[in-house]
Amino acid sequence: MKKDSTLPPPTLERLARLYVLLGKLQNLGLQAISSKRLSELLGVPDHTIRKDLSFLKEGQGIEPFAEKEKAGVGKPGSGVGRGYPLESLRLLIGARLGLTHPRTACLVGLGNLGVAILNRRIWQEGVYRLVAAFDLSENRLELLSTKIPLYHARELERVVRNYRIEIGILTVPPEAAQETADRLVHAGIRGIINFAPVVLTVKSNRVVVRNVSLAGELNILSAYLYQQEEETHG
Amino acid sequence: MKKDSTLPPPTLERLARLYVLLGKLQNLGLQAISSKRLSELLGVPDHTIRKDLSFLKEGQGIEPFAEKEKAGVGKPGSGVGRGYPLESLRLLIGARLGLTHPRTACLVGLGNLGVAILNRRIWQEGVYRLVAAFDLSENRLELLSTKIPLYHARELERVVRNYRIEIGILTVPPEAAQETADRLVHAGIRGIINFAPVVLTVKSNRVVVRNVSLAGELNILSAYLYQQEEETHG
DNA sequence: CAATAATTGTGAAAAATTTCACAGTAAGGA
DNA sequence: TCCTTACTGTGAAATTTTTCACAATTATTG
Ligand SMILES: NC(=O)c1ccc[n+]([C@@H]2O[C@H](COP(=O)([O-])OP(=O)(O)OC[C@H]3O[C@@H](n4cnc5c(N)ncnc54)[C@H](O)[C@@H]3O)[C@@H](O)[C@H]2O)c1
Ligand SMILES: NC(=O)c1ccc[n+]([C@@H]2O[C@H](COP(=O)([O-])OP(=O)(O)OC[C@H]3O[C@@H](n4cnc5c(N)ncnc54)[C@H](O)[C@@H]3O)[C@@H](O)[C@H]2O)c1
Repeated sequence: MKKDSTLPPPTLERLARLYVLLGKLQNLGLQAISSKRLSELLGVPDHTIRKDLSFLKEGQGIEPFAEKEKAGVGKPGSGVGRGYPLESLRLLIGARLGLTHPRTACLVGLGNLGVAILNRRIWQEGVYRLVAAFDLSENRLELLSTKIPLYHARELERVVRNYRIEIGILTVPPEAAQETADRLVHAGIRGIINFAPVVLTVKSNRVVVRNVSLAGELNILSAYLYQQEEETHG
Repeated sequence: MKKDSTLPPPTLERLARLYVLLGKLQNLGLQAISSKRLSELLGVPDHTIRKDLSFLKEGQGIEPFAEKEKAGVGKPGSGVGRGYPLESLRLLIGARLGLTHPRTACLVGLGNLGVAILNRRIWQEGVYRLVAAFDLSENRLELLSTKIPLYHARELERVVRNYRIEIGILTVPPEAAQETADRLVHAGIRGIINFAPVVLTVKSNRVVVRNVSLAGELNILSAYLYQQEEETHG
């Protein structure tokens, strides 16, 4: 009963980002692209990209479809139109990562960061549906003009349950982050993207948490810079 | 001439985040903590944490200090005060990652997101010095009240060079991101944290780029949720 | 003071991931 | 038609990273 549908985490994360890139390249009018070019754009070696892409083939059909197994994802050979066809590659990745049916999301905390996220174009693209945004301040709620439905934070549980919201984006002050996360989890959220500089404790191992930490990024960046410095000066 | 100062990237990134967590625990008044507890807080297995921490010992002193090599980073045994002493552990990690001397940073783009970052408490803590923030809009610059020095974007190169700014945080609209990155690199920046939904092309392999991508995070989260769903339903 | 309990540190084994190297493929000339 | 060129796809090797298992350590309890 071994589920072979799970991708290696590094592959999953690279594909998720590749998916974003492919969308942008399509908007540029491109038709196909080589692993070499993707490698330059993504900063990932080309053979790693090809290997990642090789995971897409596995569960493509239903089962032992037998005949003409050969069809790869990309087109070998030189000249135009060779490489990976943008559209079908994007479709395949989307299917493999479950990015085909839209997910519902909500945003909690409409301060500067929250509003920045509210304004993102991504909500107009149809893949992610921002169906609610919450804040504690009535004032704030009245001032904002947006098509996204706004609610007072006291409505959180009710709205999350009602709309079966899957993903919560947390942009509240650090003091309020843990409590808000608890409420989201309690209301049945399935994933949280946490922007607050706090280490969330989420008991349920069903809930996926991703942290976006400026301090973390700064430290990682600094550490890489430091290693560079060490190499150079000795 | 093998440089053994480079940490495995996963270890480096975990230590960088652990460093942030340790600061918070210290503020809570804690003195020491076990790898087991850290494991719960960080979502990383305890043996991985111990292994990561074991890298700290290597270059601790100057060189072959010989005598009493034994001293580990943490204190074994049960009872209070056992585990890793917060303060010294944090110091050690800081030293190993080069987080001891302050780094200079600048922020480009003072829209909603930029202002959110401008307001972060991290700039008051002394480890990172936000020495300049830029925007194109004179109006915007006049309206903002902050202790951080604000400049018009045309001053970018001059200011970055003058203050030898090491890290640039990019919060401009997507259309302006590549150009701004080019200017930062040209002015001698060493690292970029890019918040714009754009794939930056940076020729110099000296410059470290970290992308913070909401779309990427959403896709990764969705893909994990999808894998969960597959497991469950079969 | 001896036994207990909780904890670190680490070499070695296992597992995961990346890299390699090259056979196979097809477009676009020559 | 036959090279040449620029690709993909992949099994196997190499490398990296994680996991394991347990000896060593020490506060605390009985
Ligand atoms: N990770 C990053 O890159 C990053 C960048 C900037 C800011 N941040 C963090 O994001 C958070 C928001 O930053 P900001 O500048 O927008 O802050 P802000 O103070 O401007 O906004 C916070 C908003 O949350 C609302 N709020 C407070 N408690 C609430 C609750 N319990 N429920 C719902 N809403 C509540 C407030 O009314 C306010 O509108 C902070 O925690 C900040 O540290 C993270
Ligand atoms: N990664 C994330 O999590 C995340 C979240 C929210 C927003 N974003 C992105 O961050 C960026 C900023 O978002 P925002 O809501 O603050 O946008 P915004 O439009 O409110 O602000 C952009 C600011 O940049 C300034 N600007 C424009 N061109 C510039 C230039 N060449 N040099 C200097 N300044 C310039 C504008 O005057 C404006 O003040 C956008 O690209 C947005 O997509 C990312």
